[in-house]
Amino acid sequence: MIYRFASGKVFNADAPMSVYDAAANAGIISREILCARVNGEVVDLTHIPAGDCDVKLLTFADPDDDGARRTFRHTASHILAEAVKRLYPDAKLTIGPAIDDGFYYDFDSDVSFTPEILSQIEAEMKKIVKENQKLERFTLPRDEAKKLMEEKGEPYKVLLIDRVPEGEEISFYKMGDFVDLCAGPHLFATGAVKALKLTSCTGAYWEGKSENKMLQRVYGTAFPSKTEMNDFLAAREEARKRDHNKIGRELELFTTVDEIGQGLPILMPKGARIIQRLQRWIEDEEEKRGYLLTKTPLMAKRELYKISGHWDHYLDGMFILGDPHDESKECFALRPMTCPFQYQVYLNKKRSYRELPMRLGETSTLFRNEDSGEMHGLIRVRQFTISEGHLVLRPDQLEEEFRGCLELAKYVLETVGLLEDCTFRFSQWDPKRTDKYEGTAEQWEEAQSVMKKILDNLGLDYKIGIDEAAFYGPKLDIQCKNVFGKEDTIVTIQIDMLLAEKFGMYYTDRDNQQKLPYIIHRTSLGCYERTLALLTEKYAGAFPLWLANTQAVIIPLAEDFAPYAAEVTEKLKAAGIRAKLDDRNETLKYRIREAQLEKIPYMLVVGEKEKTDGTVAVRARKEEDGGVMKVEDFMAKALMEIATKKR
RNA sequence: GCUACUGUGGCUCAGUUGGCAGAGCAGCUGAUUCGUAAUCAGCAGGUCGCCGGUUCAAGUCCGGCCAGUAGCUCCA
Repeated sequence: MIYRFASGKVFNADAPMSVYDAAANAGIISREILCARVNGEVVDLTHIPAGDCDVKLLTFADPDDDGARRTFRHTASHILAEAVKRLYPDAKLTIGPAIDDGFYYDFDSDVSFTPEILSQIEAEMKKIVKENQKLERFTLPRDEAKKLMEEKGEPYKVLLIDRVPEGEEISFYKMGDFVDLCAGPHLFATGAVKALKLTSCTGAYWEGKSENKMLQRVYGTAFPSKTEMNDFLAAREEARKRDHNKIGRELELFTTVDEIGQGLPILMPKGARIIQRLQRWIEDEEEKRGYLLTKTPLMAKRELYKISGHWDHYLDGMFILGDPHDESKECFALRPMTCPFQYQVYLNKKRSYRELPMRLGETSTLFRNEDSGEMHGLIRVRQFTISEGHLVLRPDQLEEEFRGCLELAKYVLETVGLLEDCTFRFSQWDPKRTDKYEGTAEQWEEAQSVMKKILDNLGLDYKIGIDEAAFYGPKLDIQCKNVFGKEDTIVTIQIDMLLAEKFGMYYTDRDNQQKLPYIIHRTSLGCYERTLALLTEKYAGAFPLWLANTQAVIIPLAEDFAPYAAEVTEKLKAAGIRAKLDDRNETLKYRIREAQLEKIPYMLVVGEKEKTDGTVAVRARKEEDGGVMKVEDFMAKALMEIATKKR
């Protein structure tokens, strides 16, 4: 039997043996190897392959393969489960997978796991590590498996077994006295988990369905060494210091007021200006690309949303003005989307194929009545403004226009610096949930296959998201993570083959036939509040020069130099640089410190020498000592940075 | 909406078993005129998120509401 190792080594065994034994015989085993990928599947080192196989030995540190990291943390989740069962035998086990940077386990327990209890559980886990329990895999026929879990009083595990088809074998892992239903794979023994920490306990629904019971989810992380874990925890702390919800308030970009309400942030002068700069830039950029700017109403009568389908699919998400169920009276709703409003521009008169593509853009404020637990700083709010747009197209224009939308989105994300943090998601419908989606299966298949073709032709690296589509069509979502690692959509480009018909948006084609166009719904820089939030986190509040509110502060060393400082300030302002004079009666150190904390890009100190030479002593917020420069030279440098939107 | 936690001057936080609300920073006033992240002194600032309850007495205990945080569910 042949074991072909990824390293190139080939081991020929007389009889089948475990991956571990084969690797040991081949002389390539080491302590770092935690599990293996056999013919692509991650398995225990004790796994005995059925026949000739390709074997990749996996280590925790492997940069290209997280198989070992996940296995390691999955074992940690079993250690957690064993610890919980030791301390709280009545807690019911459910599931406990590894996640990107750790693991969790969901329990059904009457005792709520407070921070103190978590540290007791953590201490128990460390004992289990010290005991170095072996993890032993065994399988049972389905019925016996079910019986075992019933005996152990684990109703959730019984439910899980019920889903396995009749006649299949079910695997378990035993460590000490603890047995858990589990597909594996796992480590050899618990001793390898040298560093672990429980990070939080929250609620989570059984099976992820909000109609089900809420369980207690314990999150943790684990590493092969304390050093690695401490580095990870420190890096995470560091990232959280950039939380826009904290520094955005400190820097006075925004605030919230109880009386105004949840999800309704106040943009303060500094935040409002940055958003205005982004909006002006986007509107100009879109105009260059043939977009027509519109301004449409922020609310409409119920009848409009009935046509669009929002009334049926989105009623809970809308702010309604009036009684939605009293048909005898007028009822309005604040708009949750721009689509049906912007379509009216197209519908204004009869359209010819010659007018297509028609690209409509709008800096559009929307209102969505999110559930109270959904809000987060500026990332998820109830009123927000997006760089909205709809493109009405002939079918033959779809691919090119889609590409144009994507190019625009990539260009603006690249310019602000977020593209490198983005991933692409092809959001599709779920054929099983027809209640959520409009249109027929044929229409969806067509829209999705067209989109797939376009994305593949563009060579875009994307993931597929099932049941992530809009109710009227599939989307390409550009996703960006916040400092907590939570992903949100920053830009979306959607293909809609349904709404044009609902609104009767025909055009007269070359052959004088009335035809239905395709519509692309898209944003170029998404929601401005969200974008500001992500930029704040990206730059820790130190925005690129072209976005910064104050671009340079001029600090005279003492009163005598204030007139010269004022003169420099006026020169910079005249050149279009946002300069501010700080001639307060404070020490230089103090004013420098304040400017640093305000993240002002340039601090220009002027004293006797500078006054005599017509120069400024430049301090950049990052490099600190920028040397002494002629005022004109500094202006030229700054203006160049602004013009090129340097990051 | 659900689970858990949190709410004390603008900000960061003290406040023991219920017993007269405290500090630092910021602010104001004065002095200091300074070479790259906090000069010194004085002053002022709080119905302890809101409403109700227990108590001789509530920042502290109990209930409801509001808001915030993380996660779940939902979503740009």
